[in-house]
Amino acid sequence: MAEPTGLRERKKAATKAALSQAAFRLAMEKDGIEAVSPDEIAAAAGVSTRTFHNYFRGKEEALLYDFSEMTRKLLDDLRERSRHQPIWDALRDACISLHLSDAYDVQLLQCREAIVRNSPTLITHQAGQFMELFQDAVGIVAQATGTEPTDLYPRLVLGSALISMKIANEQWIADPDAEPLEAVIAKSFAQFEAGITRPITE
Amino acid sequence: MAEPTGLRERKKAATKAALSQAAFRLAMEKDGIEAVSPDEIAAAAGVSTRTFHNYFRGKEEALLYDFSEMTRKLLDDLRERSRHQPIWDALRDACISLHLSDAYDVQLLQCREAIVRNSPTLITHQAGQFMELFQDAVGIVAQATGTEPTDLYPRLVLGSALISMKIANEQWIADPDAEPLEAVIAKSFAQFEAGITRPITE
DNA sequence: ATGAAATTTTGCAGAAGGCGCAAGTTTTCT
DNA sequence: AGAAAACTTGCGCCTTCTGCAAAATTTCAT
Repeated sequence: MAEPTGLRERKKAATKAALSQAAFRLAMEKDGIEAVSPDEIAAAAGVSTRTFHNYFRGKEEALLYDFSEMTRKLLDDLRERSRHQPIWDALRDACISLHLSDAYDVQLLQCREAIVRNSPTLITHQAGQFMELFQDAVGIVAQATGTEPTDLYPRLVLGSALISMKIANEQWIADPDAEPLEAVIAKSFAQFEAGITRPITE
Repeated sequence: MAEPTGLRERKKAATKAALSQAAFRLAMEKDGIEAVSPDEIAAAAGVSTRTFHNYFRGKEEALLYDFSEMTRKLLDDLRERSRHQPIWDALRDACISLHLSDAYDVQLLQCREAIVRNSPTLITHQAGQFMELFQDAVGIVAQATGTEPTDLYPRLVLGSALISMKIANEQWIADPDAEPLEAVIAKSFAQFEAGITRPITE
């Protein structure tokens, strides 16, 4: 967990974060990512346009960078948990352990959600990142259930878990005061355990 | 269901279909959509490049046009079924009623699947189309379950169904001779009914 | 059938995004 | 300190896509 990485790596990470944050801030100010250009983002982060394109393939990717960081953490955590926990619990607990509600300011998350919801291209890109996450995780789930990644079961399990996570997060962000995030995630996962055809009663 | 539409509309539909098919054929020949340009597609379909862009925002959309047609049919069917059937059954039966395995040649579907799988941008676009489908369908599911589109339950139900459909289709396409498509879909949906945490035994 | 109205197609010009390259700059390592 | 490695930048180029206005096609009323 220590990061005694060299100066170079820290600078790169800082630049990438600065670009991502600049993208977000500008999208917020201009009320939508469409109105923001790579040039602006680069300028706001204090680097050249060319450098922006060295880090991200486009403004969408820049704005969604934090998401891809989260999936990286999720995968690491899941890999570890899958060796000690039943896979379904591992999936749920890995989602919970992201502690989204602690790691980010609530208003920021709501803002981010609004920006993404309002942009078809952002929705699409984010969906694509979910597919990537699916591909990266299906091997873990298959291994944990003693099946192949090409089998039906592990993919249904993983699909359920990812949907569950996405919807629970959205739900909590929409109304953060109703329940703690962990409770929404737990409830969402519980719905899948009980069978989806009947709603579980509180 | 009759289509006494005027000549104009039929021509437009024909052009759109021709473009989509040209995109597919070229992607097949060149082994990937990346190697295909809008110019080529337009030329192959016998229209100008500009016209191509009147119909589709890009080659990805052109290639995935049949998918969007399918979702349109699915939505129509679902709307109808949701008035007479429990929503979960309606979702399952609407998927089955697409009769994907009859409507398209198996080898074609396998080819298509391979093309999409090999292209990150196609995967992303397809995922985006699923999100669109989700948005379009969530109202129907909410209404059918007496809930709001912002509630947890209808979105979990719909998410389950769409994941189920996608994975079942993939599974059948990967090995069409093992079982009929309808059986795979049914099994997939049944897994959700039984609760996802334990695999159902054949 | 005919001419006017509506719609579609097309070419052109140009904006915007993104990439390869090579030179310049910064960090690393000895 | 100085050479090697890695990063940044500017430049030119290519591809994709859009706005616009003219030309072609279809529709519709007479």
